[in-house]
Amino acid sequence: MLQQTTVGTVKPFFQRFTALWPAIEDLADAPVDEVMRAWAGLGYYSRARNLHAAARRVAEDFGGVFPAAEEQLRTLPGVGPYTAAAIAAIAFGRKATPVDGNIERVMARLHAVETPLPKAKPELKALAEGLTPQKRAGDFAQALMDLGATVCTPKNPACLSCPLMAICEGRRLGIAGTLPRRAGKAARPDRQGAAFVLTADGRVLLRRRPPRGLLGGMLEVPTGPWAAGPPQDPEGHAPVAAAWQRLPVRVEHVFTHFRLTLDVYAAEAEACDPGLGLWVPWSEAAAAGLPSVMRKVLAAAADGQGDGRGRRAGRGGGRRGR
DNA sequence: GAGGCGTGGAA
DNA sequence: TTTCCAAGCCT
Repeated sequence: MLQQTTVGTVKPFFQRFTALWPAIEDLADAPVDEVMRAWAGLGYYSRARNLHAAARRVAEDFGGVFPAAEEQLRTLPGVGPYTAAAIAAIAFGRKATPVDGNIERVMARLHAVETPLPKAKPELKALAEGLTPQKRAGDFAQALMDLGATVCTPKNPACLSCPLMAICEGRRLGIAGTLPRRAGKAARPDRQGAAFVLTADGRVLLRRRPPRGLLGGMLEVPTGPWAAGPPQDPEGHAPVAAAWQRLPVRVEHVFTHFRLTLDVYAAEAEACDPGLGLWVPWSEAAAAGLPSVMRKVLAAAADGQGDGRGRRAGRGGGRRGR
């Protein structure tokens, strides 16, 4: 869960997960759709599928006993170099050196490494390995990560509070705050599309997305293609022909590699045709487990229905947690 | 090796 | 508002 995700964001998800599935066998026995539902809103959904698959592998191939060696941990789906080392060191007290973004930053500054990431990764890892003590490697790693998260921060590092100030090459050279250097990132393009909120008998039509790719395996409100420029023939991509009404709201959402703007169309069907997908009562849509972008669509539809009355003002449209 | 893959908080 | 980026992994 913590892969590319902050502790504050993860915390409630972690607590729900461990309450639902306290033991590895519980998670292994759970239907994958329920795991995806509990993950909804956390992002990077392949992690959920991988976590579930990893639980099954531990239950079946390792007799329910979690492996402790990095090499074996690496064979679990979703477990890469960082996670394998973190589990070995933190959970099992092995000598291992997990290197996350924090530790990369601390190492780059401490040793004034000016090589840009990701090329500098091997060097930064070697530097961290050289500092790893024989005992309590897990505590050492967590100490470095906490130092990076609270003192040696990406911007405006608090060097005056840093226990390593006296030996930090980056600080001595006056470049600590500019490290690590990074290769330039591609700009985030804009995409647009149309979402179709079809209701019938107090229910809303949802579909499950294909297991891989963007929002893989998650529920969605039906949408047309997401492409550059305004949607072409939006109603031609609607799940059914109907009296689609474009709502005076627009949903905006930022993904890892593009920015999305959705027009929202609404229509009322006469009956819940099961051939179209899942018909979920409005009151249960939140609990059904929707990615954030799809929750925004439903919130916008709920806002936009009310004849232009209601909260929302101007661009950006309705927004509401839940 | 480079790009796909969510979301939210902070500056 | 925009940018950065977080306990990365997979293809």
